[in-house]
Amino acid sequence: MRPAEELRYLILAAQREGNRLLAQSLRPLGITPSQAEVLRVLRDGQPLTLSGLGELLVCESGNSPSRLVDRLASTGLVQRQVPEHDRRQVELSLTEEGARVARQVVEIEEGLHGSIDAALQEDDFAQIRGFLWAFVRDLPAGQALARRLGT
Amino acid sequence: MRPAEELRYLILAAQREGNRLLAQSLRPLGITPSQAEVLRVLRDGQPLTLSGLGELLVCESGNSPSRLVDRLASTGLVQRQVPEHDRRQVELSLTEEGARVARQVVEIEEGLHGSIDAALQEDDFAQIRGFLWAFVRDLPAGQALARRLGT
DNA sequence: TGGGATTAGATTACACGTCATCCATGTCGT
DNA sequence: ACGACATGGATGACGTGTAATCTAATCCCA
Repeated sequence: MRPAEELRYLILAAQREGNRLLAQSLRPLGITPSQAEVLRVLRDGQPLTLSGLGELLVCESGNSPSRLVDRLASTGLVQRQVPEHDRRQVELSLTEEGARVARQVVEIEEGLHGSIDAALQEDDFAQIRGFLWAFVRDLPAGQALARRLGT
Repeated sequence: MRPAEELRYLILAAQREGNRLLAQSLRPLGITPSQAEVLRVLRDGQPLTLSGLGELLVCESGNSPSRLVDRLASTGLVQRQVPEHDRRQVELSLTEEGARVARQVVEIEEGLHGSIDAALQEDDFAQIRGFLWAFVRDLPAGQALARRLGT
């Protein structure tokens, strides 16, 4: 199998398994990894409009994350508010409960990242990072991530 | 953002965008990336039972890919046959049309891999590969990939 | 000021991915 | 031979991911 193909499947496998692990850790909170990303983004950038949020999400890149937010709103973690000045928009913010859950998300991710960091050599990181950024830089999901880092 | 977190999102972004690109290239064939993986696996290992197939798939790791195969069967790319000796099993094989599409899949992937390979330094690959394998080796998706390589 | 773009979201449709559960079929021990 | 157990798949439920279409609110400019 040529390198590119092996890499493609390795990235697929890593993403799937990472997501599965995170999903398990998050299950006690009753939220999914995607929902956790929303809480995290909202936590350090409140308030955001729906499309503003969309521009910062790596998951659900591109389209407006209405549905994702729907569920968070229906479980009372996120509030929507239509601003006076433009009734097309929706302003999103965490509820008190949402903020509480977001803090727990941070803790859980802390744990996960700790174990990844441990397995990660210093110079491995530089190269992996370089390669992945080169691939992703000009694509929506990469730009979302770049915006997150830039803030 | 700590390295582990950046890496996590980079892998997510790379997987998403890679999948999106592949999906676009495959659209003319009327199949999705997951379906393409099934055709590929079947192509070099016919016939396979459903669970045998499942053990070789990186996508859909773990559970039996009944539904994935359902769609391929309903579009006439894959045949199911219940063997005499054990009527619980289902033996899968490509139809003629399926084999034809599988060949086209190989060509399309060829193109994609070419452009990835071009962007990939020799020693980058070794390190990225090492890191991802370390993460994935003991998890279902990684083992599926290992089985694919081993054959 | 009126009317055609543009914009922000919502909605629909389809295919995954995941987990849990169910059912038919085989297997095996006694 | 029979009954517990194991195995191979199918199915249901839920939440994404993606693209396409729809609607209402706002902009803009002639």
